[in-house]
Amino acid sequence: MADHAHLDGPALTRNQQAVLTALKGADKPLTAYDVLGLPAIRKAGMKAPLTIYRALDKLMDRGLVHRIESLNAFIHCDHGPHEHATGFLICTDCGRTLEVHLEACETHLAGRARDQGFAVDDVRVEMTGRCPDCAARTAAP
Amino acid sequence: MADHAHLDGPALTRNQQAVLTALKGADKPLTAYDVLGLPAIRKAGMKAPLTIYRALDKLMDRGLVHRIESLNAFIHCDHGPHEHATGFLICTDCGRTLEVHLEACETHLAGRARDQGFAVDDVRVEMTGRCPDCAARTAAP
DNA sequence: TCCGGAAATGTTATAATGTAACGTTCGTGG
DNA sequence: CCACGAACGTTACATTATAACATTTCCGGA
Repeated sequence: MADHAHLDGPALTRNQQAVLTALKGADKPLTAYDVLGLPAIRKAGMKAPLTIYRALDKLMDRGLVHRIESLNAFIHCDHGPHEHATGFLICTDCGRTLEVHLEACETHLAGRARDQGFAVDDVRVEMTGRCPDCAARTAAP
Repeated sequence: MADHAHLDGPALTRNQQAVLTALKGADKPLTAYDVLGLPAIRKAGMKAPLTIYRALDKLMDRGLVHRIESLNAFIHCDHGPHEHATGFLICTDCGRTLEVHLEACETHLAGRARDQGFAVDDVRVEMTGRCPDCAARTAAP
């Protein structure tokens, strides 16, 4: 039994594994075409956009990858499967993106929705700004 | 002096006014190409995507229009200019989208960001689910 | 009034992102 | 073995967004 702590479906396919590895190796979210352009991906024999999108869809189904809507990009999720909503902190300088958990806030957000009679399925939060490194760099030139 | 309560820049141009009116008249968010396809827009002489995007950009600068990232679509903002973050409730059945204000929650969200050393510029929240009408329809068939 | 510059617009082409359709391959259980 | 479903390959195409550059409009000051 290998290192697939939170995988409960069948094993990842070769394409899925290749895409997941690519996202793990990146220091910021990658678009599908970014992934497609990676040497490791071409070596794995993947050469059409659809191949990438299919792998990404499966990985998202399992919660191993998240989509950042405002970037049209994808990021590896290094947390386990989460019940509560997650948010993303996107640095507009360097592009690096952090995932944050929103246990308490989700209750508040969903509460606001229910006030309107809305049955919420999914909550997405994306925040832009500057990461610690970039904030420091611009603050002290 | 006309009905431009919360406009503090120059008056809207003809194109901007046409696009804003189109979004006001829609019952759900419209993509740029949805707008481009509207008879009223063609009558106004707008016929290229760029024309629409330019008007949308200006309207967003003024806070009169919001972009819904997960739909690649745009919605009229009928609230005044807001300091606090806003969220959107997107019905996956009918597509109608409501705007909600997030005064209290923004503090919490931004707090989470600051915990990570992040300087937040903007907070975007999008929630999918079913609106009151569609929830009722599916609950009681 | 008239000029000059900034902002907005028009026009064409193209980039970037995402899917449809259809046939083939692969793995697995009967 | 073979039948079935999931994944994959391939081509073409749809949708969303922007680049580049010429032209027009608007408005303030000489």
